Amino acid sequence: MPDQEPEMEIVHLLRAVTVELGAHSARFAQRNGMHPTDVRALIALMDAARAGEAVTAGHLGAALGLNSAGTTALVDRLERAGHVRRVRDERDRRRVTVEVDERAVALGRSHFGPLIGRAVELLRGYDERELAAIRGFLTGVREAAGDDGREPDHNDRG
Amino acid sequence: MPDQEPEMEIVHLLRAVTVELGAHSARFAQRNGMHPTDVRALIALMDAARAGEAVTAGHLGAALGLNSAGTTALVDRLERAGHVRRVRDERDRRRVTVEVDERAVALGRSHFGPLIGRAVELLRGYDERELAAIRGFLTGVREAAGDDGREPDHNDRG
DNA sequence: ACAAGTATCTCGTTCACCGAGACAATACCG
DNA sequence: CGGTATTGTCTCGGTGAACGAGATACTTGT
Repeated sequence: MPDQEPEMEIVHLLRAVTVELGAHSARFAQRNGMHPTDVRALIALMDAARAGEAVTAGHLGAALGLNSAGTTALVDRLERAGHVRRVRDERDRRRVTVEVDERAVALGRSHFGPLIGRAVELLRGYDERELAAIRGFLTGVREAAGDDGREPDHNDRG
Repeated sequence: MPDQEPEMEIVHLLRAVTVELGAHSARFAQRNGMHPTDVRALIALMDAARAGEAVTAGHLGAALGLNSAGTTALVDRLERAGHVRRVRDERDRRRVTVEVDERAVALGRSHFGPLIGRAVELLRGYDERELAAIRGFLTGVREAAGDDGREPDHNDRG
């Protein structure tokens, strides 16, 4: 067990954080009669809304790795629960854009708000250099997790 | 949109990291014909193995939030794929302990190894104070995500 | 107007997970 | 020791998310 390196403590800690955050989302899902996928969908939709982008059914499905049938079922479910609305795009009437309902946003805020607030509070306790370290580490890990299967296999992509 | 606070950048970054890490695990799962739950199970088993603890079928199911039927199905699947072995506990023969196969560990290492290696490499670039900041932030978030349903919703967990 | 292309939805199937309960082994109690 | 309660796992039947294939609706190019 080559776990001597002190850096491993933080690596395990990061993994523990992702597990806890996953469990936190799962609880939100279960409390509101949703599935993990539905929560992921709402988050993706809110991210897009924040960026000012409209999301079509197809985009949403692609972002979540679902096929068209699964995407339709997902949007049906969310719409039935009143979390999103289907809006036919008037420019291209084949398209259906999916918009989050305000109440779903509020619901999400009421669940994730305290956690986010706590995180912001924690971050306020650090100076610029410390913040840069946190930012740098997270950015590096995100990139490393994204470059995946680039090295391990011989597969040359793109 | 109260997103002015600069701390929010890091909060979104952390969320992006968890998304990427989730996608990374999902890719591992898919490449090896497994489901997300199977990967979570293997990780839980390896964590327990590292801590020197034996894991029974029941423990595993509880850790993953599955009922007994689902747990049996999970262990069946993992055993069929050769990732784990069922071992009857000789002390208490009602119990079935689940042991990870060495090849599953090796498989996991080959997938997650590069990512872990990159994280360790990143961490080596920081001094003690920066490491303490990273550790402190992650620990705080983990705890905040764990204290959940204590304040936020009206719903008192059962 | 017609063919080709694109976006979504419908249909039938598969499989993870659930609830209920069966079965096996142990612990408690006289 | 025998009997009953308890505990841990597995079996059975059912529900629903997601899949593959193909139908349907709209747009674009000629």
